[in-house]
Amino acid sequence: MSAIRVISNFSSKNHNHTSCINNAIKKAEVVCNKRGMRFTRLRRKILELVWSRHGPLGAYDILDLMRTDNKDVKPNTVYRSLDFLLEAGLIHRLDSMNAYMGCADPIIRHSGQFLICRRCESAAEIHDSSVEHSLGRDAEDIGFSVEQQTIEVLGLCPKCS
Amino acid sequence: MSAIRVISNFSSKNHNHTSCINNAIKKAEVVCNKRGMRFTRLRRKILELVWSRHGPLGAYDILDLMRTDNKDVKPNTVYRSLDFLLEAGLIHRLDSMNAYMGCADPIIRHSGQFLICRRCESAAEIHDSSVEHSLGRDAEDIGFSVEQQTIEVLGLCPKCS
DNA sequence: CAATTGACGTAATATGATTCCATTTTATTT
DNA sequence: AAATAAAATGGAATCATATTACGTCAATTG
Repeated sequence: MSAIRVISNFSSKNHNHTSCINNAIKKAEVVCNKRGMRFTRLRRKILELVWSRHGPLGAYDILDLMRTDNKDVKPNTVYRSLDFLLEAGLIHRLDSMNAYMGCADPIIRHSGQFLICRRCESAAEIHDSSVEHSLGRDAEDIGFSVEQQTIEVLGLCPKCS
Repeated sequence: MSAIRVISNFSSKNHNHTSCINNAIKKAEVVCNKRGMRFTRLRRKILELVWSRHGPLGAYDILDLMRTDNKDVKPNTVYRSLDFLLEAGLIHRLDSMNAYMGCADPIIRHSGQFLICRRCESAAEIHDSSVEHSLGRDAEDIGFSVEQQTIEVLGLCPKCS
């Protein structure tokens, strides 16, 4: 009776990452269209870079990736797009790592719950409603009204442990 | 059947904060003695400053408090003591705020679970074992081995909501 | 097509944290 | 008590992360 839903798992051997990125981009287009948000070339590019790994990526990592082809890019350019993508629910921020990660299920807005491997730095996103509910109940007991939850579990992924 | 334990609540009207700090210092002495750790004057001072609020305090806030009486203090001085206090389990770090908060129950080492008020920036520490267990079970399902949990809930405290 | 709004470019700066090396303090050994 | 070793602290510089202010250009609206 585990209430867990795995939103994006640690990637397996036969994982096709190109289709994985394409999938994310396609969903992003849908989400932005539906909400009248502009999914510009820059934002698309940065979302692609966030999705280049199955784990959190720092803003300055993205900046470096942007700079490959002799074009200089400034931090705020990256942060602006990250902010947009966060607001659109297309990526999550992992506070414990100062890093960002694509969301595989951006249709319904949600705070992410993450299992993060400290060795290979990949991460899985899950949603366990019982965690959310327990914390909600605890908050209620105390008279606290919840707005956002940060749930990040650090450890070792199946491959690394 | 809520498994919640409130470690430090949002402070009430008739809260005696001086005794609250003294209490924390006394516990710190006990903990350090028991483990053969050195609770120096600097570390004590910084723990007192962390306890000056019932909520998270940034490292540079502490730095500013240290500087009051025409004595210059450098960041690494503060960070070193914070690292010591973290390792001793005397304080917690709130990743979502880049801030530090005293732990009212340092005898047993634990990751904290926090309710943080975004308005008055106070925080309560709780421990809901069902949250810990649910996440543990989820991790097990996936084959992930847990080392540390970051649980931080943002919202409004009873007074502010 | 003029006006307005949103997106992006550029530079500077703020905020949080660490590294390296020298000096001082505390504990241990003789 | 003096010599030695280990731990803690001081000082300067630097790294890492993030934001602000301002100008320009492109897209949308009236």
